Amino acid sequence: MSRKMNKINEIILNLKEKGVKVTPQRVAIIDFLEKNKIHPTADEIYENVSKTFPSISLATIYNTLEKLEEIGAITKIKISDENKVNYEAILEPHHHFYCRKCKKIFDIDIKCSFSILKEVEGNKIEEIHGYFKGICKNCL
Amino acid sequence: MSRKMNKINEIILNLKEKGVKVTPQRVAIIDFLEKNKIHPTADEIYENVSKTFPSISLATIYNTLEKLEEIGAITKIKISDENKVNYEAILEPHHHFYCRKCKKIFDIDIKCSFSILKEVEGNKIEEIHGYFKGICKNCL
DNA sequence: ATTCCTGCAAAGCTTTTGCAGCGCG
DNA sequence: CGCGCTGCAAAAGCTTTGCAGGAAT
Repeated sequence: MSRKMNKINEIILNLKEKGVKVTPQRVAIIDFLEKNKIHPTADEIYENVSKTFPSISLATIYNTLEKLEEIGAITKIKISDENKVNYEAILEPHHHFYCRKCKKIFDIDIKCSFSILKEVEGNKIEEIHGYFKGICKNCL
Repeated sequence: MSRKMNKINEIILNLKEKGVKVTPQRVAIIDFLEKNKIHPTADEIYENVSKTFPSISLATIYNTLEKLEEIGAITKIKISDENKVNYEAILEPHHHFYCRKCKKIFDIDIKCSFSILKEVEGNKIEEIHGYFKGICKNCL
């Protein structure tokens, strides 16, 4: 069994533990997020999951994404120039690169010097978010 | 003449140079942003500038904010939990702290180890954005 | 005269909410 | 049976666009 399967099963187990029902639609959404690391928007998820679930509703997508975020299985990314929210299933802290030309989001594997901080100027830190904006290597 | 006045005049001069007309409404918006470092939303700017310009339209606020962003006088901040865009007139690179309780945004004066980077993993960096999320000292 | 700006209204988009029906335990 | 989920439709909320009138050069 691959690590990917383990990851998906982990999320499903987590859902069950939290008393959130595991429906086929939800599994399809989790599956899509895990297998396509493209930081999709709710609408992109909808378009794709619709292929296997033609009757699925956008409301169900949002509903599921909300549950998944609540249990900490996914993260919202708000860096797009267009007022859109992107989602990802990667939990390990990391940075992003946003290309203002192709509008794509890339994961950046770089060590942040702030990651050890627990507080800053008296404020309690729970999350650290960082991203670079510019032109990606494909667009250069 | 204070530094604040100089800053506002700088922006106005910049507008003129770029061929963007300097109207009383626009000056009022710039003035508000410069004198109230509260990272307001478009609507908050509207509410406040309305006090001096009762007839101003929200469309004019957005129009002006767009021009100001184009000439690089202001920056959009997209870190709010509520899908809102905040604005600030501070240009020097810095970080933010977002309190998930009071929803306020604070400026954080901290040195980022990435600020010297010009590229990362082959991608050309133009901007670096970082913020912390948690509970601010006032809410603790 | 031309060009740009204002302000009103309408439209656009993403996201949220309400609700009837369904399914699983 | 009860509870939660789905999906449709409508609503909500922020932002953008179209357009007529107006100001400035």
